[in-house]
Amino acid sequence: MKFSKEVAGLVDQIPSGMISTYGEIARALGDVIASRTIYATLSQGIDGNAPIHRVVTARGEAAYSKHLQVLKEEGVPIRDKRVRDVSEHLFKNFKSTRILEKMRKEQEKLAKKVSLEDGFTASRLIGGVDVAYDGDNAYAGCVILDAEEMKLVEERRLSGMVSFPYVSTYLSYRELPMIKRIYSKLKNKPDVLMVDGNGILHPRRIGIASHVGLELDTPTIGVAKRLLLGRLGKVPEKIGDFGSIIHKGKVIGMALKTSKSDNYVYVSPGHKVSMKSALELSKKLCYHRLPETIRRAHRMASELKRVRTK
DNA sequence: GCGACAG
DNA sequence: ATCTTGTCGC
Repeated sequence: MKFSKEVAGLVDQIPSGMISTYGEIARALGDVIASRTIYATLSQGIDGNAPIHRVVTARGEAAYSKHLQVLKEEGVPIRDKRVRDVSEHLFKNFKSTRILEKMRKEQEKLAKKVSLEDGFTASRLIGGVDVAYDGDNAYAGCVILDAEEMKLVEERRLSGMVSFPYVSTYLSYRELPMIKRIYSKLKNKPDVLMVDGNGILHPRRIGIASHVGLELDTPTIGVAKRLLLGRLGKVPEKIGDFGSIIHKGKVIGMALKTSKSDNYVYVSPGHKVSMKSALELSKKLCYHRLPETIRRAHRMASELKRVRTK
């Protein structure tokens, strides 16, 4: 399954004289949230001769003025450098595998299996994973630390290709394959693994950290640098303070102040870890803005990318 | 202009 | 995430 092929297959269905929008293509795949990803995918170019000029924004704007000229020749009315009436010529009857809908259903099914109880006996070996990118090339870094002595126990790095793009709330479908591969290389499996991204702080309560935890059947914690959803309850004042992230009346994560700025770190349980433990372990490892595990994994991934890119 | 959604 | 020089602040 290559995402861009999936998109090309949809664009190919738009007949001459008709148009579609980034949002409509995303809807055809099963979630309008992917509209910006569709825009990015088409901008980067897709294999084949799909008529990408027939895909415009919801307001009728084309990526290139050249595209408007072609649309005009195909009989689509243009005015003020825009498609005059988007809905009038909008093609909607896509035949689609609805891949995002399938993924969402899978997430909903998996979310029921997430455990928010501590499922570890020791919490000495803490892991961190992160992935850097150069187009479809991925570079993963993984580090295992002894949290008692703050000593490095193991480091792994791995490069590979990814076939699925970044789509907000579907991040695990991009990164999980690489994370599984690098985890399998570890000689020292961590008591708890920290993942760059959210755990249950997710619309379906199954962010990448939860998905990874279920897939590897291991305790995980999600640590994100930006808030995906929800609102902050009490504002953290001092370093070490934290405030709840509330969504639909539930506490689904914690905003932890780890530096002088208001760039909180958003911590949430992934799988087999309680909210309390997720927060405590994250705090314990924060000598800088990010927990040391995530910080080092991030540096490893970036460094691997740097040497491989040159 | 509003709203804004991890990596 | 990535694109990216010098600049600001601790």
